[in-house]
Amino acid sequence: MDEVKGGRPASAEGAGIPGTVVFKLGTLGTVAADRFAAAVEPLGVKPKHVGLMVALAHATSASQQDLAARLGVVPSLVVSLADHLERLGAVERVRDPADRRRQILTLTDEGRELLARCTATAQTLDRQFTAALTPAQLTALQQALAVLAAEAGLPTE
Amino acid sequence: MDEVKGGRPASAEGAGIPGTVVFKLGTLGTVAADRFAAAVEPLGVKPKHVGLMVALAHATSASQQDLAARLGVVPSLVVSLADHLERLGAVERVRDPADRRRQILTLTDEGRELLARCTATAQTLDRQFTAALTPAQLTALQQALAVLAAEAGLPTE
DNA sequence: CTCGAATCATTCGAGCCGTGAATCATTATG
DNA sequence: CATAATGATTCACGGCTCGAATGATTCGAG
Repeated sequence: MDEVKGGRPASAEGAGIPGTVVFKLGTLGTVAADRFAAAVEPLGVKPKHVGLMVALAHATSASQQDLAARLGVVPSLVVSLADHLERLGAVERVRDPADRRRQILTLTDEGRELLARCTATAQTLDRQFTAALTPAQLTALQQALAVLAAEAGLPTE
Repeated sequence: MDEVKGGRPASAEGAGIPGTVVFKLGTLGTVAADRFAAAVEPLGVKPKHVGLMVALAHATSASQQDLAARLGVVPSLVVSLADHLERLGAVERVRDPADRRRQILTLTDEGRELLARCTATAQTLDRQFTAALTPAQLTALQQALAVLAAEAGLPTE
């Protein structure tokens, strides 16, 4: 592999598409997403479900509409996600007393436990995924990803 | 909240799933992939097509079977990708004289030009995507991604 | 107070992608 | 020469996501 130490980054020359950050990030991100999906699949959920639970975890109450906006998907998709999680007993739907059109989704205890298991799984996966990086590289990577995530308008965790 | 029972809580990671590298990498990678797709879409191709052209660019001749393995997809998908690129005049199919079952795919001049335009588009996108990073951060990011890509068994380029 | 417009959740049909099995041509094997 | 193996191709299927209708509820104007 090319050791890019010391040299100038991103040159507009022979590198071509495989040399761009978007490309590497895209392909590697796909790999990461696939592995994550494979890791949580035995738990009966898919990445989108996990995303929903995460969103619920630190927003104690949220309408499905809000969640749809937060996850960047259409509200109708939230319905099926919530359906599945409700079938698992991970979330509950409660009508908002103040506005009875709204369904307030809340994590149940079971849901919190499920999320905890997903978290443990993800962290285990994370450790082996980043095992080849030096601590300094890992820190630098996280920092760079945070910057890009903020720039891309992603939920700043 | 984050009660990871059984296992010891990893060093400074109270962040949970959104704090893992796989998660950030996955979501950010999806964004990157989407933007890349949107960027090359006006050129009439999709990321997989670009991937195929890239693979062809520095392997002047390759059977579709080889390409399928290289791209990590099933051979039947290569057929449709090649069909589309052939319709655009970007690739040519030639029967291997040595083994007439094989279709040798080659980039045409038009294909090279198309790939060049895709490359330019990608690099422009890349610059604006990484604009928020300092040069040092960018270098560190590329280095870390290279390590992870190699570890993940991706085409080391 | 009432009627019409707007909002939220839900259902349902449609489209796109990628896969896996079956098919045809060609080549290797014995 | 016959039979198995390989490469390319086609095609029908399933999964995922979106968008348009539907029903319930609330808001706002008069």
